[in-house]
Amino acid sequence: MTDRAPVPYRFEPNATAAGLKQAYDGLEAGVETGDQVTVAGRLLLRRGQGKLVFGQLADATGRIQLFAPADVTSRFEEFGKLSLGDWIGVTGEVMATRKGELSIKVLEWTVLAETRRPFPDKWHGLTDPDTRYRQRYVDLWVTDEARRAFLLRSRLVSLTRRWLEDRGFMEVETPVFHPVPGGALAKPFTTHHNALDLDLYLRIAPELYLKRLVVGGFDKVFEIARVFRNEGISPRHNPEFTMLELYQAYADWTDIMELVENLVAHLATELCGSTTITYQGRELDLSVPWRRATLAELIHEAIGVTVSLATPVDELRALCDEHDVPWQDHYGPGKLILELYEKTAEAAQWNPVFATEYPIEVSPLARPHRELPGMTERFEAIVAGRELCNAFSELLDPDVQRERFEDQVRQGQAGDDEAMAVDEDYLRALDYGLPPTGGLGIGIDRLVMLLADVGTIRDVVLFPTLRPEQVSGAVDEDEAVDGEPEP
RNA sequence: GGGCCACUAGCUCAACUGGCAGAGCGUCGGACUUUUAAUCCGCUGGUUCAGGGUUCGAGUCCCUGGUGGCCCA
Repeated sequence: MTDRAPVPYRFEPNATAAGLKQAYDGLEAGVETGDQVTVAGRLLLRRGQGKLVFGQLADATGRIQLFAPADVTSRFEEFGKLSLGDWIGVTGEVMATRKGELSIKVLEWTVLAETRRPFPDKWHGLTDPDTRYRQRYVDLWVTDEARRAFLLRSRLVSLTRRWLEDRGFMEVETPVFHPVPGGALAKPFTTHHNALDLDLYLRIAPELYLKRLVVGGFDKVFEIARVFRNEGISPRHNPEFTMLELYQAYADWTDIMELVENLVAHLATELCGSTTITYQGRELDLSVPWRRATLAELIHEAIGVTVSLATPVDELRALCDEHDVPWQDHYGPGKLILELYEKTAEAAQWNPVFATEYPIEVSPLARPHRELPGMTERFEAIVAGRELCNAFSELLDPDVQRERFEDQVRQGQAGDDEAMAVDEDYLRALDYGLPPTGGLGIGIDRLVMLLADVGTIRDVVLFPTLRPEQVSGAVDEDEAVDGEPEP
């Protein structure tokens, strides 16, 4: 079909569904206002009634009814033949039907785009998750919760920016291509720059660049950074996701704790109307202040055993075995304690808790605790049983940082494929002096999941990573080369 | 990577222990000037994910593969 009706190059609506519903709230049944408006959107419902047609037009803001009597609507016969899913622009009079439904009495209308594929069932919508994610452009029309979650995400990011800027933070952009992957414990994606003949890594975290900027004198910086981790896909993991990282000079981890709880409480209030929200059917209290508890305390609560860095490794291994926590020979006491905590205590939390006092062994970028040997001033916020953020007083000393990097390299050689490498330029930056600094990384996707009350990251990522679809008509190269010839 | 489950019309789903592949919505045609998933009449719609096997007969049972979901690592 190449003979399609011409559509205009531009169109100028002057009203939206939501705007009209607000402006004409309470309009009495049967009233015709005489006010003319122009709206545009997709026709999602149509009911023929002989010489009268009802429709429902959806735009970015919501839906509004169209009321089209034969003696008023231009090209009435054609109007009744529109397909569900067609984009149209409508000029008409604001009115309320006898049943009181706010409607636009259609005078003039024009097709803005035809759909040549049928829309999903108007009542059931799309339920197959695969189809929903692959054809998000359809999903957004027929799945209200999906549209709602992405609107919330957009507002959340916008509110976060404003909140940070109001506190003197400056938004920056740092490289996505990293010659040395760093800033987190994760497997990177690799790529290659042809002109430089250089292997590069997609960033797993912006951390080391942001701290370079603090060295450079930008003392309060943040980045809303897409990061990439070459890991499995699950309801809580997408290979590319978004982290908010921020660094504040002259601050320590306690300042960052206050910042996190206040930011999240602010977002909950703005987006959900309260710091008490419902997540997956259960009440969640995000009000400030959040509880603080050490890893050891949380482990004790979960399994009734007191552990510390002084606990003999054999005992820690036995505890791991007892609770089905896998461990490897190269794990020291710090790593064993962390694994024990993550597998036994983390999921048991519900209301927010700052889990504090992480061992140096598992925190290669965090500053040693000012009082506790072997520990760092690092914390994670656990909300609804999951890590929401990771933060610490930043490690400043270049010599200590080099030792930590080298220790990471040893862990890598021992088989840990998430271990860090030595970043010489970062060490050089530290040589120039990083002032006392507090830093934070917070998973935006997980925060949106929490406040939008959705259970899978795929419902807050517009186009989640999927295996490529076999598109009909595409040639399967393996078949073409190796397959048997057609008879 | 392992276990379990799913895949049937454009969409949502049926088809008892193996026995003529069906319904609703949508599309298309018709009736209807206040509908709200409108209603009524009629028509249309299929590589049952793919390939192989068992069988007189496979959507159903078996094998291999694909894609997805959930759980685990």
